[in-house]
Amino acid sequence: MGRAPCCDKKGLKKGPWTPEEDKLLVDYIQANGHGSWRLLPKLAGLNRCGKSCRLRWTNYLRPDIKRGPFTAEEQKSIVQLHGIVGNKWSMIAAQLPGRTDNEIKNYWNTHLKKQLRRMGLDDPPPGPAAGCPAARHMAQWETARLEAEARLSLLSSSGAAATTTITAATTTTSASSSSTTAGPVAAAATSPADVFLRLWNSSIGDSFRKLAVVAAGSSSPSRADVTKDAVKQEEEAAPAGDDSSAASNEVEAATMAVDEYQMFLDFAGEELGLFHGRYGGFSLFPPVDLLEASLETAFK
DNA sequence: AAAATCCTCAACCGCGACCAG
DNA sequence: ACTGGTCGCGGTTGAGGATTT
Repeated sequence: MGRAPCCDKKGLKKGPWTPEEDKLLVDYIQANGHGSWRLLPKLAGLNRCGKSCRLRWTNYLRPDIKRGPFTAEEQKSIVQLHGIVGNKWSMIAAQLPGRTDNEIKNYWNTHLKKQLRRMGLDDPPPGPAAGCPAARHMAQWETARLEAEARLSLLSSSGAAATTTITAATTTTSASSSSTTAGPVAAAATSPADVFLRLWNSSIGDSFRKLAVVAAGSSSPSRADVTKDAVKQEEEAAPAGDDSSAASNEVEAATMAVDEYQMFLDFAGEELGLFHGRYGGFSLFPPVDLLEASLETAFK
């Protein structure tokens, strides 16, 4: 009959929390931090198991929790992120400040799932690897956009003209898609490109890279891994405030970016069937030669 | 007005990951 | 390398409020 309980539940209270219990928990954590959840109930004078205390704190009592209904932007973000990472509620919650994984999970199961079903996306599967073409297509679009925008973010500090060219191209195309915003995350950042760089470096980006490895079906370093390393190198190659080598680094970074851009297009086109053909065929980005020409202009 | 049904969401459960010894 | 303890995550449940019959 399953595994033994996580803790000795003899005599421990279960079910809804009372205001008194909430106060005990909040007072204790605010004064001492939560420390060991296992020991916390005894120290705080609560007749609950540590797990229950942790859940109550993280899902309800934490001071930074945002209350109230989900905004349209939040809804859109959840749908988009779910398409990318699937039921990884904690990852999705990490991109929605003030929202808990439990809240998002509940909202998905009670609202968004139904909405998408009504829209003809019948019970959308987690992640882009399976399911109906429409949902998969949307998810692939988002993963592609994340990576592309991360690159543009890196370029933005070194080549404004090139960035503008590419951004214009991507936004023009995205006008035909419903997924054009980064949600509340974007509002908190200095520029949209920064948002995507942060996303790319977060668990979301990591999830995409893992997915890409699976899609490539190879034990050798995948293109996604190669580009990840290259992004790291780009970041290390251009430390903040280093003006003396900035110019050469900019050119080098831009050259690398063009190579990666080509790699990405190759990968997306060959491995995922994105952009051209498999799911209807459309072009997200300008041809690479056009990008190179833009970069040359920018650095002359 | 009462019963039945539906819906929401806080809370629980079990599993896997991680870490220290 | 192994083991036990702890934590975090995702799936599921069920109480209670809302809506319908």
